[in-house]
Amino acid sequence: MSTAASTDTKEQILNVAERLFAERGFASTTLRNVVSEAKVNLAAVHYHFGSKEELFRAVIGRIAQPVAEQEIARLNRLQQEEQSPSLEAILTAFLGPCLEFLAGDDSARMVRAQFMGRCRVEPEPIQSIAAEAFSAVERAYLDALQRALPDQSRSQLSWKLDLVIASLIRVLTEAGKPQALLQSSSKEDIQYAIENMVTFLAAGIRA
Amino acid sequence: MSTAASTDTKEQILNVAERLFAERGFASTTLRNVVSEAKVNLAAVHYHFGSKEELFRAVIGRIAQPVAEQEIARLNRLQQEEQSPSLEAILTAFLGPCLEFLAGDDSARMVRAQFMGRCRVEPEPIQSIAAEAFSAVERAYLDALQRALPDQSRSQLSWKLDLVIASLIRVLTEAGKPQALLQSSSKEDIQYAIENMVTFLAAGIRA
DNA sequence: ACTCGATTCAAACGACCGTTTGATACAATT
DNA sequence: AATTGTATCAAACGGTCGTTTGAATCGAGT
Repeated sequence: MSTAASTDTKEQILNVAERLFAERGFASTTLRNVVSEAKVNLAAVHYHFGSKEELFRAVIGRIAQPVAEQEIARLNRLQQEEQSPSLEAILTAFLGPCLEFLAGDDSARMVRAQFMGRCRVEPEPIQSIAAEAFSAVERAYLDALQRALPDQSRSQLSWKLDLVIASLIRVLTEAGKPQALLQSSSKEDIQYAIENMVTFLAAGIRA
Repeated sequence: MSTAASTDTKEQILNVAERLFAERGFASTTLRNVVSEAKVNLAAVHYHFGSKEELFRAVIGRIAQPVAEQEIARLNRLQQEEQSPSLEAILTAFLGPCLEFLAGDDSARMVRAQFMGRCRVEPEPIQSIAAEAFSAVERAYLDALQRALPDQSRSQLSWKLDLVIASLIRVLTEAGKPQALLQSSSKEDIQYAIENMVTFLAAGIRA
């Protein structure tokens, strides 16, 4: 087996699909669009992935898994270091991996940001597929918020975390557009966006 | 001309299309789905609206126009009443019409909320069609924010208003789901949601 | 009774969809 | 040299899409 050509084809499909899903959404992206831009045969998609939906699962899995793992790792590290981590530290641990994952300035990174935002607002069943990758993380952070702010009810913190996620989605989907908070995938821009979001959201959560 | 039957058909199509667009998005909603649930003939859509895209324009126009008008009216009234309206008053004027438009407890109202959220996150060209209806309003409110907070830069206020919109979209799309901020379209629930959002967002904007 | 415009209807149009097929090319193993 | 498993290819499958057509239906005005 000469996995060289095979992985080339697979990654070409994944890269193009990621971009087209981000731009047009799942339903409006056709496999013929993907294979045309990826310069591979139409049947290659089903050979390597099985179906259009499993292709989407592969695209999101490639991105979400390392992000989710790092979000959990950072939260655990935070809770080991100090008894009661600050709200700002929790928010930074939550937003950081998502945005720092984009670091690097090739144009593919902005596409990646838009894809991550897009897949959270897709109609069912796509949204549920994306939610699988993050639901455990969100529950862990909701627990952390509860410990950091014990005088707020859980239902309050629940919709507040929801607004945090909404802001993250918006920053990701709007990334790169004029006036957007996240202008490029340079380390400086990412750090600037994180700091501003944390300040904004921490104040809102405390209010 | 007996406009009775004709407007019945038109409104049936609009009502069903609004719900299906909200649930499945534009691309995944087929005209055959619409006419099947609306119990009208397939050709009626093109006879009354011309195309699928113009049907979407009609659905969004029916909702967005009165909301946008009232948002502008409230802002004008606010600026007449007092020299420098508070940040909270501006936010309430912005969020209020969108949410109070849902008042009433028939199930169609939750669908309406979800549609308004959905059409803001659709891929192009649908998103641009929806944006047309609101871009003027958003510019007016950005100006109002600038006057209320003259020590913040315009680009800062721009992305902060963007997070306000992101939160609104999220509250609308998640409306009715368990743990969501907006649980029903009763006046009490709507008022509760507005007050919480204003408190959260005002604190974030000031931070 | 007849006409005429507005509306509804069943049927079809061509295009495109996701998926499948079977042949083909190629490298590694026997 | 023959075989085997992996990967690619052109072509086609049945189905569904948005849109169009032309005939049928209906109510109002003459």
